[in-house]
Amino acid sequence: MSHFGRSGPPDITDTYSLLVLNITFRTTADDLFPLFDKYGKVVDIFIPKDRRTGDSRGFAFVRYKYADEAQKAVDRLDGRVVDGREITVQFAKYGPNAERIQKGRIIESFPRSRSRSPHRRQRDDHYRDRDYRRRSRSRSYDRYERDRYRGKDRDSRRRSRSRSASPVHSKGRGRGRYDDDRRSSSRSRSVSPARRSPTPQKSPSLRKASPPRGESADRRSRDGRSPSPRSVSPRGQPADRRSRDGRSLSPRNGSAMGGLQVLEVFHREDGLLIHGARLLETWRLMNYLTDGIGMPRDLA
DNA sequence: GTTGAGCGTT
Repeated sequence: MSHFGRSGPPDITDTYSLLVLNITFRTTADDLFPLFDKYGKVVDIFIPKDRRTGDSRGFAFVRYKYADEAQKAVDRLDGRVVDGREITVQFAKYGPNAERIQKGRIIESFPRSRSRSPHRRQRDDHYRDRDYRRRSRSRSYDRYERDRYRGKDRDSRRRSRSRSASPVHSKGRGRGRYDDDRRSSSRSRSVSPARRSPTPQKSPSLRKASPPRGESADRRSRDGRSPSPRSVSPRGQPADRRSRDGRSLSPRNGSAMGGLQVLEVFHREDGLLIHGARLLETWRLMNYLTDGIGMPRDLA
């Protein structure tokens, strides 16, 4: 919403957009207008709001009709203290639809697909990010996180405040109500890297679910009917894990162990221990019923 | 009641 009663994005043609950063969360378009209007014809002022709470996100877009006036505003107002905060005024670089703009003018439609990975997400995903993941640690922290690798300066800045950005401490002060959103969305991304420790350890509970040692693996798998690892999970890491288990395995029972490994991966990657255990039992039951192998005492 | 890097509304 603009300051001028319009709704929705106003005519972005022939206007020059300034991005005004660091304004107070209480600063409104009405506060900004007199300041900026001093330097030219302000066509529109837009302060992005948090969609849920309606709070200001702490920055604004001021649209000028003429480029030279916009430039003058940048010169005069950049660094100026407004409401006790030193604001930053610069020409906007990206339009409402992610167009690349220069000096407030749109010059390009999809800049991000230009020099980045081809599957760079686009606007729909941007919206999803914003609504569900944003404003957790601090309002607009990690929106577009993965779309913003472009600038080194951005990276360093992000690092420097990563202490407060750590998802683990949702810390008492504020924004607790968004923790659920944050967790649910960040889990899918962050769990597997976190689990990927240099020395992966099986959880004891899963060990418990493993078949007894006395019964050799090759017997269990001799029919070759053991579940295909690849059909269950793409992430099997057969070789090293096999040796780490300390079990000597022939190529044939390797596939059987593959089944076991996949179950473990399930457990480790997704935390589905109970599922893994059940799958394991099912798998053993199947072997028992078809070949008479396996230990029924375990199933009783 | 808080917050603080950033680029966009119906």
